[in-house]
Amino acid sequence: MSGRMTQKAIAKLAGVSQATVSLVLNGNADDRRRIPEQTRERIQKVIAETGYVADPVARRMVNGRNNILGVFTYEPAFPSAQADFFAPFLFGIEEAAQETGYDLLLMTSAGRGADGRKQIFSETNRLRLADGCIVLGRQFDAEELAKLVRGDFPFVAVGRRDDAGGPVPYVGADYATATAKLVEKAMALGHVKFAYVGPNIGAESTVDRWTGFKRGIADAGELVLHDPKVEIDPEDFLTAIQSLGATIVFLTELADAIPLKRAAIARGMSVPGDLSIVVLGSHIRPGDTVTNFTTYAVPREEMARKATLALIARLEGRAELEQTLLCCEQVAGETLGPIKPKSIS
Amino acid sequence: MSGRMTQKAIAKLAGVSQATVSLVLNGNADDRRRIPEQTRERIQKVIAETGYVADPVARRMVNGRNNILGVFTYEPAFPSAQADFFAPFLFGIEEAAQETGYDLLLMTSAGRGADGRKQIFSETNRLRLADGCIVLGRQFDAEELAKLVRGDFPFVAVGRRDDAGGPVPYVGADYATATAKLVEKAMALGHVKFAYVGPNIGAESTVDRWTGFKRGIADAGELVLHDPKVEIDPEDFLTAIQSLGATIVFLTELADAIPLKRAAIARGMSVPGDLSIVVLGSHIRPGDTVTNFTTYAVPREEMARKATLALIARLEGRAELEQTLLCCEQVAGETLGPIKPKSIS
DNA sequence: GTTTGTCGCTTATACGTATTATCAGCTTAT
DNA sequence: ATAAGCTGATAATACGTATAAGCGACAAAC
Repeated sequence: MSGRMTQKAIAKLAGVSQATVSLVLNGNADDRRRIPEQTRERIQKVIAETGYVADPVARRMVNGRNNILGVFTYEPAFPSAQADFFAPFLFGIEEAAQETGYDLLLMTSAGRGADGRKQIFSETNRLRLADGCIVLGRQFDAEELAKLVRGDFPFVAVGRRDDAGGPVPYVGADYATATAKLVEKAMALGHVKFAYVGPNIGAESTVDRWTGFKRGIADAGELVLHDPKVEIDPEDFLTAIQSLGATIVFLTELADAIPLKRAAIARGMSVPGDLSIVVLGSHIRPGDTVTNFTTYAVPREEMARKATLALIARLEGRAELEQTLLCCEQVAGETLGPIKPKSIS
Repeated sequence: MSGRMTQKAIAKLAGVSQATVSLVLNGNADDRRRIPEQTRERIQKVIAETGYVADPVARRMVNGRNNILGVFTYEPAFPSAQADFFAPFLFGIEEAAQETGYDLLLMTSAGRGADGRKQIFSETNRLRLADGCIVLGRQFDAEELAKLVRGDFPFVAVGRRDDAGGPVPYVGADYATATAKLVEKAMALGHVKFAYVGPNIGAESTVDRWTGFKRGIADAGELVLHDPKVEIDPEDFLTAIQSLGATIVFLTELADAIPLKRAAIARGMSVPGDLSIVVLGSHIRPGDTVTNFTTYAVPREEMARKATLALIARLEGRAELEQTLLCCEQVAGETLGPIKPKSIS
């Protein structure tokens, strides 16, 4: 029992060759039929007694597969600040992996580049232990993504990604449509003058929100103020939109919406009576805030689940590169209301 | 560029042998000095151009190490019901792994035994891909644990575990002391007649709570009612303790404490005026409930962190088998108060 | 009595890397 | 002149498994 059990050791104990042990364990029906009951039982008995389990590493060397999915996150996945963002993704991945019999390799250690960011391609990269990988993160490295696209290592991104020298396989959320729908809802309630808080360039999800917003207001709406910052000064901002006559604010960050609403109420305004506030699917856990903001729910768990299944389908040759956008469910909330006739005056 | 890059391919491109490529990459100072600058540069150039990265599988075959820690949970780690239980552990593990340059292999798929439970030792077990493993779960399989102890695969349990044919390495929480402290606090406030809800056999943490409780009341307290069930009927239970004169209830489950308190208040009792309620470190996220129950905080993240570091120390030969208990911080809460003199009459 | 076939295995090889041993060609010491 | 040493590599091997190819013994077919 000293040292690790190998097929060779089993073979010696059972008085056969290593190959025979392997055949008993993995041979196809034909092979197995050629080994008589007696021998097979003798070998099985030794295996049971020693508790031998095939070394997955050696196995992987031979057949090139081992039912492991790599999970790479561009930001550390767990530290509490990020946890609420990543957790639903991980849940979805885990669920899909469990159903399909895959294990997960979390690349927590990944090497860092000159800029201090985690990077997929580094010297100590253990990604290739996995059969394929799922890539997550707010901000991807364009060059690395291009390298992945060029290479032959199967992967799927969670979240829509622009082409990177070729189409990127992904399962994302349809921010654009969800945002456009909110705009339409607002316009149906009489809103015309919109304010928008949040960047309109950068990550794809950011751009998609903006795109949907622009599409929504194209016909009859008007963007009177756009602040591309995050962490706005609520007081200054309120003053600005009041003077510009905006009746509704769209924000990409919940973190901006909360103080904004507080400041508005402090000024004696009612929400949504005097000002409607809409959050664009920021990552909110139900019950996190006192206010139920009008927004849409990004189906993060489902995205990750579908992405994982898509990757597996590809690994098993059952599907080609896939690009999917999932619908975001509208959350009515209590911060979007009809425009007040008098506030127009 | 077709197929995977190997050292052999690099060697061909650079006009050298595979061994030379390997030497350039990993050779010690002596070896490397024997390869002239020119050749080394030529090889490095090819490596850079092709983006070659050594196959961690093959590497592992040779040197038997690959900086991966297995994580095995006896219950599925993510499905929402379990998520709040496991998440802090995973956070702690991830944090420690990241600091030390290890990746994590989540054994989500692990085979199931005849009883449907996940099991470490199964045919498809990929644990050995890792250098060692961390074992988590409410209820361990005694036989598997014994097998682990017997075997030569390094592991650490999160949570105290009884001997299993030998000492089990663990980092756990000191439930006994924390519980005893709560009892002392209660007795200092005049409580004498205690009720206890929750099992006193089974998992180690359960036993430890009970042990601490018994130790606490040994001197001057009296256990007037013990209900080993979970999911008690609050009405029946309240009636029972009122007739028996208990002034305080210890519960192992938050899920039992909430309806109990509600029922008590519905009967016109005040908590903790007429009845004190103490929860024994159930897994509670601050803010999960309206009531701040008196309890103690199980340092789950820290347990997992320490367990991970202990495992790594063992892997790297820097430490021996370790058994550590961490203190639980007392949470004052608002459901433990002094006994009412009149309620004694 | 030679061929053909089947049974029950074993031998050999491949996977990609790390590492040790070896080797040819040349230089220096004796 | 010959041994010894150095330089710059290469060949060989091991890791544990899967699998194709092979092989001796015996039986059945022609």
